[in-house]
Amino acid sequence: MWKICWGNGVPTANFISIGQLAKRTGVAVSALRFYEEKGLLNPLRSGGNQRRYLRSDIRRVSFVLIAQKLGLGLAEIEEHLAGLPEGRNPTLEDWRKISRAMREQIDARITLLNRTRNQLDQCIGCGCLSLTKCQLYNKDDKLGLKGPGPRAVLD
Amino acid sequence: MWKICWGNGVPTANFISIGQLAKRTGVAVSALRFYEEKGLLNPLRSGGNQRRYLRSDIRRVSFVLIAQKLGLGLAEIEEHLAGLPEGRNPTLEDWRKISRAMREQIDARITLLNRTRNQLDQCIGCGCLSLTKCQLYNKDDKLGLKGPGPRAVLD
DNA sequence: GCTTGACCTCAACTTAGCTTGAGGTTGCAT
DNA sequence: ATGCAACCTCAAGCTAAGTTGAGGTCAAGC
Repeated sequence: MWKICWGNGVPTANFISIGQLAKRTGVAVSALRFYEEKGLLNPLRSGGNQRRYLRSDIRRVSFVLIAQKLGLGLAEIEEHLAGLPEGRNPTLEDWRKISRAMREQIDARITLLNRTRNQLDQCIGCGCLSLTKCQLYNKDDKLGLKGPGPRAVLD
Repeated sequence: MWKICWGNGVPTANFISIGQLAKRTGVAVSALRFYEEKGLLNPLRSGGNQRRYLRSDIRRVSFVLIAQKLGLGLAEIEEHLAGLPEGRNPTLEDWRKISRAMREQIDARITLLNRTRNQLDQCIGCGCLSLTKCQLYNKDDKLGLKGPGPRAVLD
């Protein structure tokens, strides 16, 4: 049986339990376990099989929340997080890099939203709210139909 | 057994079948039945229990598609549509009214998205991506927790 | 009158993002 | 050494927005 205190003397205080992570992020314990299942978190385990998180995981979870707020799905978020180093705390530059990539996605989303709204204005204004004429229904603007299940919001 | 041709002589041609509505809107037949279940459509029935839609339901479905694209859920969309008259074709003014109301929701959404993105920029820039300091986590900005189930995107 | 495609209902399944509950274990304080 | 909260796993359930399939009916052309 081993405890979470490695040879190089990393103090136990650097690790936090799932309950503490939950308190600091406002995310439910069950959700944190769910995120792990989805590959968003990779905590270590204590001798008794309890999850032990790095302090930087608080930031990681924060990032997940922000990204969700911006409309990204967990799978997309995981792709972004994959750019971060495993095990060690990410540097500021690491974070900047992935947030730059994300910014582009967000900008595209905002642009699309703006455009759609403007078209709505036009269509309602001119009374053409019908499929045959309305610009809103150009094929390249349609929602992607990738198999069953719910469609992505704001695709 | 009666057919859909009322005493006042409304021509049958004014009504369309579910298959035709599906073709004109690009929405699957199963989805149209689902929308009905959710109260978004209220078709009449033929003598043989088949759905008969008003021509204006094409526009109604178009509106649903646009609103979805703008990030609204079916329940929200239904609330908007509740402002339309039952049975008769809505006028242009009817449509303008509800789309104005919707525009406000959309604008709010875009504003929130923009603000969140800008805060992300700041937070990443200054390295403060942590719950205690970061503006992104002011309480009034948090996702609402209304019971179980998935949280609304961009709430 | 018969066939065929479009339609009907109802139940079960899908994905995303979780929560809830049952039944059992850990870890820390006294 | 004991008690209790916090932890563990695994299974089932929830909502949204639909799809898929089984088993049966309707309507229209030949």
